[in-house]
Amino acid sequence: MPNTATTIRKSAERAARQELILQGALAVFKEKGLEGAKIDEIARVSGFGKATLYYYFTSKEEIFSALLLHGWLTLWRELEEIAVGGDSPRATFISMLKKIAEMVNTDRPLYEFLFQAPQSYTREENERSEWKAYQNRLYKVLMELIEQGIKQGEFPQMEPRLIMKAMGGLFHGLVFLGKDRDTITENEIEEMLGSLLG
Amino acid sequence: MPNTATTIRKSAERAARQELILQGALAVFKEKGLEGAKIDEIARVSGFGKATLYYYFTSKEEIFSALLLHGWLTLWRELEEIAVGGDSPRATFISMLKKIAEMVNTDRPLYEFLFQAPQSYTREENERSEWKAYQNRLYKVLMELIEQGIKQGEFPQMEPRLIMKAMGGLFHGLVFLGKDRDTITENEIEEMLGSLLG
DNA sequence: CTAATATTCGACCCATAGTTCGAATAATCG
DNA sequence: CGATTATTCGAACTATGGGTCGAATATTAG
Repeated sequence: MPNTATTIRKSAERAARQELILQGALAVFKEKGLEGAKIDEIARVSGFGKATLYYYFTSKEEIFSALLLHGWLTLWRELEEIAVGGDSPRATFISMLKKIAEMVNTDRPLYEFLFQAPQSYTREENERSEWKAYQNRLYKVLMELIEQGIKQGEFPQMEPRLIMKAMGGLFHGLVFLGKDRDTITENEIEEMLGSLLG
Repeated sequence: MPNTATTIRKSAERAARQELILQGALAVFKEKGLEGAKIDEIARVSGFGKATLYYYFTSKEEIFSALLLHGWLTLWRELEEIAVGGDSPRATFISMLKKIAEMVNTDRPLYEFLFQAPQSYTREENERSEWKAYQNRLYKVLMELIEQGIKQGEFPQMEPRLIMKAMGGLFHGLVFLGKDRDTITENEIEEMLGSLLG
């Protein structure tokens, strides 16, 4: 019969070790890209034996997914508050993007991975993976804000999807483009978005 | 002693076969991504035996580079005319982006590959590859147009690099973002760019 | 302490995929 | 027509890297 307190501690330790592995994995993914990341190197960087990784995760794919899920979940929790805050569509929309930029600045490698990896990897397999749900949820919320904003005259009278593309691209460019990873200020984002929205 | 006319024809045939291979390679790269593209499949799709590919190219890497060089070269030749046209910085800038969008609409798979592949693959090796030079040249020209435009009051008085990021992102979003690959009209691009530039 | 369980890990396994070989066929030359 | 050269290609080679095994060690239970 297992001791209860011990069980809890063990489970916490297990989670902590998974964290360490994910941390190492992120470093390698960031450095070498997705396919370029070798399990052996992830093991080396995280400080575990290769087989130990398979004691905590069932596959490389799972490590990848766990990383994305962790990131999207964290991001979503922050954004959810803003989304239900009850401000006007436009104000909410801008607040959300500013919040994302703020998050990016706190952990650039993670979010760079989050926003770049999917497109270079999105094959059928992870089409249904868990993290994708959060990504879709975010997309949907932003899209709805645009649609409502248009109705209320806060956004230009254009095809919502076009606005979404424009804003998404603009935001992505401001935050991620360029070799120089200088942190972008919230003011700059607001200014740019504002001028595009008229 | 080889016959001259025959030599010329043979060389043309050789080039034509290389074209066929590149065409097949593009189809596979587009479908399966870069690392997901297998030499065997490229061979099958282009209609040659696997070893024949190695008769025309020395490696998978070279096929990849040849494809990018071909694309960037084609694009650059079209853009060069506009760049030296002598219009005002802002007009030239917008014309160039519109031209790129026009090119994209004529061969979407190629340009999607051109604009997406590098970031998911850019490792040290192809940092110095030939196609990269054309990409850099384009970047440089656009950047100079922005700087000149700012001086002449045609662009907002902001950090040039920031404008570049914003415009690049916006453009990329309009042209490439979204599952729906509906062709974007030149008008829509001009309208968006215009509103961002004030 | 001893048995049972949890954790760790390097060595191995093996499927995949890039690359090369050698032979067969086609085209060109003299 | 031979002889030489160009082209084609499947089979074989090989390196890589994801995943597994079995033994060793640490931890917990009783």
